[in-house]
Amino acid sequence: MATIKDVANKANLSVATVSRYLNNHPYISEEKKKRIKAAMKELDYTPSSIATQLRSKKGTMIGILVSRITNPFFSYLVDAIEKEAKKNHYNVLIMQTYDDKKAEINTLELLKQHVIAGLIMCSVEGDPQMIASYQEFGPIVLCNERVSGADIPTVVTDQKKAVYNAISYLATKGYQKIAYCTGGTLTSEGHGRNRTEGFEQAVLEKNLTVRKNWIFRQVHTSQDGMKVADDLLQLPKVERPEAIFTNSDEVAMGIMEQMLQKGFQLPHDLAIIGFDNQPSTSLLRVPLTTIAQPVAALGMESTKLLLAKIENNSYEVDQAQLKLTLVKRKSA
Amino acid sequence: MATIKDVANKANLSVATVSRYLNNHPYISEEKKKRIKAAMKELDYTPSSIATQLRSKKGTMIGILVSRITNPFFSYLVDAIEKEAKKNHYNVLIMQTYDDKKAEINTLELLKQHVIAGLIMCSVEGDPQMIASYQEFGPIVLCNERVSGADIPTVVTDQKKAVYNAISYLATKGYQKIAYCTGGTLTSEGHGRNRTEGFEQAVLEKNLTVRKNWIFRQVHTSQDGMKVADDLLQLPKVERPEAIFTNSDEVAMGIMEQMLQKGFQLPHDLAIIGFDNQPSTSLLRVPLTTIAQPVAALGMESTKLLLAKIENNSYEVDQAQLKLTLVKRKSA
DNA sequence: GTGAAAGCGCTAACAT
DNA sequence: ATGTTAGCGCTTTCAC
Repeated sequence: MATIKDVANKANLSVATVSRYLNNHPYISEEKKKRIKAAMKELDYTPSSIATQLRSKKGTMIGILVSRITNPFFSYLVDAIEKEAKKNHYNVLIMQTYDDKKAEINTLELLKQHVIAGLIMCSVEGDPQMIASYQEFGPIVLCNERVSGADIPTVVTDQKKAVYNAISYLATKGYQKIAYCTGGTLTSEGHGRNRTEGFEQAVLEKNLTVRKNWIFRQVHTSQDGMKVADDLLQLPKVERPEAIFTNSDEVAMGIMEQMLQKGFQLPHDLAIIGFDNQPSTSLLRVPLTTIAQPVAALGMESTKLLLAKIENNSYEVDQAQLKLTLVKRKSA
Repeated sequence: MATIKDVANKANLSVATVSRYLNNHPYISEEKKKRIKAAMKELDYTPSSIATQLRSKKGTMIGILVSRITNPFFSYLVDAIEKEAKKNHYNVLIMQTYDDKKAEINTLELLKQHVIAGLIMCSVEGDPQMIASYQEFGPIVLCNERVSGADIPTVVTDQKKAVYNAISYLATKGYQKIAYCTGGTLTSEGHGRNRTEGFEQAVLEKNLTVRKNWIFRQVHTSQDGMKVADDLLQLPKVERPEAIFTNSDEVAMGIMEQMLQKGFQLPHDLAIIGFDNQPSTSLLRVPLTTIAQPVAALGMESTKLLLAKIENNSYEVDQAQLKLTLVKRKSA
């Protein structure tokens, strides 16, 4: 591999001049520019990003942390982030936590190790304080996650309002008995909590009925959804809800599959609302009513914010882009 | 940020000893190990990955190139690769081409710039020779892609056989008139070509009927699929095929959606076979018969092969893991 | 405008 | 077993 030194030799110039050329410094005579360009072409020279970073202390890579990339919400997020990052000449390092705190810490350590110049966290497991402390090593932006008790820049939507609207919609449609699924524990932080607040508010205002055994916690996968359906069907007919709000399309699809399997009619026997508007939810046997998140905007705004921080600029997140919408289809 | 020098000073040792400790060299007295460990903890020291890489010439990051991460096939691939890479203490840089040659070259350049130590290409656009030439800067592995005219390590499945089996299955079921979708141009290289060979072989052997206007090229999205359905429905009833083989579930879903929309019965009016076995294809209004690819194994084997090359070991790909299977459901 | 030279943080001979 | 030293490829004063 050719180095800057080789280029300098071939062009009969000092490495300093070549370096200046590389960084388009002003005041290099046109004639030498040509010589440098020629030498570079001839040697097929490319600067070593590693060396540049060591010397200049400027990274060229940002990290993105998700729980699992196979979740379409996250893959669309990564897509948006990668596009915006590339546009600004940053590369993207991807890390998955699989809900494991250790993996999250490993990712934060990459900041300390100068592997990444900044980090977008689309998933948060650990203690906010501890996460915040890593900002010493590079900017961190929380994307679609919020924490309390620590000061970390955040890009979020109003999930409380969205769920409130969804539940109100159910009420309008005449559904009175509502079941609820959450990925969290119901009391924990994060968007789980926000959604639950929206749910509770709607239940109160619209005078809806909820029972303890209509509340499901820690459900994430379609497997979990099928389990939820089973649990519901265990109940005597009169004690079953008329509708269920789920925290993800996957869960909704699991419930739906199980119900249809057992011969029930949807939404007649159970109305279902999903969350995410994943591709193909429109193609299900019973097209799914679901809440669409502004994924592309979330990714884009997060990236813009992070890059601004890396480059010591300020950036105001455009909240207008960050609206959730209820996509009304057959299932509710 | 503390450096190795700071640690050495604090521990009253030379940087060399500390460096040895970092690389668990043999023969360091236990007593000094303690001192070093203590100093590191006190200073909250983490080695700079950048400096290590510059000096040791050993990268710690591999690149993975896909056309679009939002395609579930690729996100599952990335998932598998990330897991296997992490297990071996490599990080994963992700790049999307969006079918753009330029983006592919940019990715290859990362190899030259020492940003990545190796590259897994799950998508190939450019000239094989040109791609192969980048192997000078680091190993490249083709995952689920094959090229001719250049020598690049490859991890692939037998797509020809899988398609042959799928078409034969259609024949067995009594379908005689078969339409065909490909993402390529029909004559181009890659798995498109292999699948087409399987298709052609089955058509010949089983004496099936194919017409020119039942062949669709360059179809990729569900949008394209809907267009295919429209084209088919333009045809007089007697000139329509009884079944269609598609190159992806997305295309299959597009066709399905459009057909159902227009009031047709599936598979009665048209049998459909997809490709990929994407999650949720089992949950469609008409559950999709499709070919499942061994995604996890593809990712894992590719990664093992690449890492072996990076570390100058040899690795024999386990072909037994790389079998395609026809998942039989309702649509065909 | 251009060059000489000092390092960025680390590793790896070569000594001892 | 441990220290000394010379760089890895690049950027950036400081001279001229």
